[in-house]
Amino acid sequence: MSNLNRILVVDDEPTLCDTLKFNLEMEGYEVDTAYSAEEALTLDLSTYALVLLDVMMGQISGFQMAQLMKQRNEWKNVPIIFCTAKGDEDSMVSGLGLGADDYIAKPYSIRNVLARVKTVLRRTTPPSNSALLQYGGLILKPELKTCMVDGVSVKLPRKEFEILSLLLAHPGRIYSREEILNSVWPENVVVLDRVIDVNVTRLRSKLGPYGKNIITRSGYGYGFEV
Amino acid sequence: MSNLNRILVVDDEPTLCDTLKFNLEMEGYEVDTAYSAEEALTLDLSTYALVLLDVMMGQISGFQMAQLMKQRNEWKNVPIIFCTAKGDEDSMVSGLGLGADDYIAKPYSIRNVLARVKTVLRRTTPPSNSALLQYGGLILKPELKTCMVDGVSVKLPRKEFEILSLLLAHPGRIYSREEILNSVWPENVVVLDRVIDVNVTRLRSKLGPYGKNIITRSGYGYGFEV
DNA sequence: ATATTTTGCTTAAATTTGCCGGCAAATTAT
DNA sequence: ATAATTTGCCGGCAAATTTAAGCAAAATAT
Repeated sequence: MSNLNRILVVDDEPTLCDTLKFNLEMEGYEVDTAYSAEEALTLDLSTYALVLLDVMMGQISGFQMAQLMKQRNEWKNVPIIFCTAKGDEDSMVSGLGLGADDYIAKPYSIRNVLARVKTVLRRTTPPSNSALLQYGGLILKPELKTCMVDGVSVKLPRKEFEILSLLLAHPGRIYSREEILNSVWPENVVVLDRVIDVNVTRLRSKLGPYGKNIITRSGYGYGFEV
Repeated sequence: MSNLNRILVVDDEPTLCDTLKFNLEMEGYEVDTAYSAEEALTLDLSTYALVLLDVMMGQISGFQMAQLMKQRNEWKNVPIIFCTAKGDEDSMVSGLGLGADDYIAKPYSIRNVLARVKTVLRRTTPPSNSALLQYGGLILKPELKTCMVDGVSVKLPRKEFEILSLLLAHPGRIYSREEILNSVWPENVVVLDRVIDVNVTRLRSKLGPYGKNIITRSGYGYGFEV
C-alpha cells in the first residue's frame, strides 16, 4: 500500500514543485511531482502517504481533484494538504469541508511546509508500532538517545546509536554493510565500508557484556545474536 | 500571549452570540463574536483565553474547527467549550476526545454558561493547564514567566522561558534543534539553528547550579538531565 | 598449506558540531 | 522619542564525532 515516506506534490508551477521536492527530499521523503491534476490522476495515488495539492490549477482545480479522490475507495484515505493563495482563506474553509487534513497559505516558507507535512503524517500514520528495543539488561531509549546496560545509562553518539537500533530491531538477522549504510547514513554521502567496522567496534566496547552479542558474519555483515 | 480575560464566542445564531457576549461582558470578560467557523478562523485565536464553540454550524462544524485548532501550535492550547444541541451527547464524547475542556448542551441557561466558563478558566489558566514544571529548587512559574532558582526569582525572556519549559516538560528526553524550533518559534519565521545554541547558553547562565542540568548531546540536541 | 579476502584495531586527520564573545537589528518598555 | 531589553547572527576557537589509512589477525577459498 502507501509507502510511509512517499509524497506527491501537485502544482502547475514547475519551479515551486521542484523547490518543494528538493526540500522534502532533504528531509528524507520520497517525492514525485505532477504539474496538473490531470497528470496526477494518472498516477496510483494510493501509493502516497500524502498529497500536497495546489488549489489554483488549470483545467481541474485542487478542490475538484480532492473531490474525485474522495470518490474512489482506494484513494479516499490519502491525506491531503491544500496550498492556497493568500487571502483565499474563505474558499479554503470549504476545502477543509472536503476532508483535507490541513492547508497552507501561499506564500509559504519551506519550514512551514515541512512542519505541516510532519504533523499530518504523524497524525495520519498509525500509532507507530515502535517496539521497545531491548535484550535482557540492554535497553534502548530512543527518546533519551541513551541505552541502559544492566542498569547504567550509556550515552551513545548518533551513528552508534542508530546502528544498534537497527541490529536490535531484528535480533538474529544479519545486516550487510550496504544495508547498514543505507539505513544509518544519508543517501548522498559516500563512506568506506570500514567506517562501519570502526563504529561497530566502538559500540561493542561500550555495551559491556552485550558487546559480545553483536556478531560478525564474515562475508555477510553484522547482527545481534540472542 | 492570550489575554486572561478574552473570550471568543462562535455561533451561527447572532442573537445567541449577542446574549452571551452581553452576559459575559457583565462578568468582566472581554468578548468577541464570530458567526461562523470561517470567520473565527481568520482571527488570531491565540489571543483568547477561551473559545465557546457551537457544534452545529454551516460549512465547518465546531468539531472541524476544533480539529484545525489542535493542528496549529499557537492555537492548540486554547481551551474550548463546545455548545451542542440536546440529545447529541454521543457525538459530544468524540468532541471531548478532540481535546475540548467541557461542553454545554442547549438550551442552556446563562448561569450555566457562566459557571462553566469560570470553571474552565480557573482550571486552565494558572496551574493545571500545564503541570507544574519543577526540578529540585528550580521552579517554573508559567503565569509570571519567571522561574525560581533556589528561592530567588529570575526573570526569563520569552524564548529562554519556552525552551526551558519544553526541556523540563520531559526531563531526560533529548530535543532536536528542529523540535525546539517547531515548538518555540512561530511557524513562519526562519532562523538559523545556531540561534538555539545562543539562547540555551544564555539560559544556562541564568539558572545558576541548574544550568548544568541542561545538557548538550552532540549530534542530537538538548535535554534536561536529572 | 598457501593465497586471498575479510575483519579488527589503532592512530591520526578531517569534518562536524557546539560554545563564546561581541555586535546589530528588532522588540518592548519608559 | 529614547532607552532598555531581547533576539539574531557572525567569526573564531574548542570539543566531539566521524572518517581514512595502515597493518595484524582471522576467515575463507584454492
